[in-house]
Amino acid sequence: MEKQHNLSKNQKIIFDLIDKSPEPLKAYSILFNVQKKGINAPLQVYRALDKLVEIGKIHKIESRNAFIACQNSSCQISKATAFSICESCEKVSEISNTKLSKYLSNFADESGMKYSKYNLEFFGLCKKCKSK
Amino acid sequence: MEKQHNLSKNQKIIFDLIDKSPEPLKAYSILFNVQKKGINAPLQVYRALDKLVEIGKIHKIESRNAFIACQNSSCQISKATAFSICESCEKVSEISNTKLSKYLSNFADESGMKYSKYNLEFFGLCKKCKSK
DNA sequence: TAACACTATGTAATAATATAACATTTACAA
DNA sequence: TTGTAAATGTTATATTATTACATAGTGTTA
Repeated sequence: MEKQHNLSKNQKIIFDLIDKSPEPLKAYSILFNVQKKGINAPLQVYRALDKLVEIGKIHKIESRNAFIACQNSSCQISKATAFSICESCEKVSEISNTKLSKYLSNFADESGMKYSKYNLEFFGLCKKCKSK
Repeated sequence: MEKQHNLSKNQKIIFDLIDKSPEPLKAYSILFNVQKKGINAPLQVYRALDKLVEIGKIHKIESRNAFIACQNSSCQISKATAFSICESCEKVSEISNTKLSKYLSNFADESGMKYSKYNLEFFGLCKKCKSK
């Protein structure tokens, strides 16, 4: 059984917004969207985002500085993430492919480093954009 | 034979700085370092960085907003990059592992997307930091 | 329940990262 | 030599993220 994280008020407001969004959201776009709910300052947003990332409810798309809800119930708490990103329409999806995650989680090279975490971003054209 | 890219003056100044650095450099730290050479504005730095990334002479470490010189002569012009990052000392190395790059370059999932590019960042503790 | 530690919140200011808009110059191929 | 693409220079501004400080809520345990 996974640890239950009871989200606080701000965390819940921000998670719900991200979770409903069909696309990754940026911090300041989140801020504008939640100002009517009493969240007024960037720091309030960033603090909630940090926490949500930490507990694995959302992920940061590093190449886009944007956040999406975790789509992967078996996600190892943000320790192993992979995304596909369409460079034309900017659609982002989380990839959950057991082979891929096994391969990467077990990856080791000659450096002697033991990797505890990874983030992978694939880029290309999605089906729709390819056929245009 | 690979295409020869003759770097312009600013590109060369900035590439040389990054290439000599043992660690990834951030754009504004680059700016401060090259001001004595007549590069005065952020945009001049970002333009050179963009070009250098485009032609594969440097890579951006997305999770750190920093840039390192390409260590991998066989690197497919920035289309396929992998890095190891120590979360303690922040040492970053480019991983050049044929198996890994083949595996990822050929990766395909059910989405129907054909990936033309990827970026992978591994995190952990390097040998030194592990033994502390 | 009082004391404590921990997490979360609120607010203002500012730091760090990146781009827009516009004018000019250089490199080089047709 | 003229046309075009690439590069440069400069100012201003947009976007992303953190520091510093004060306060309030939550849950544990003595």
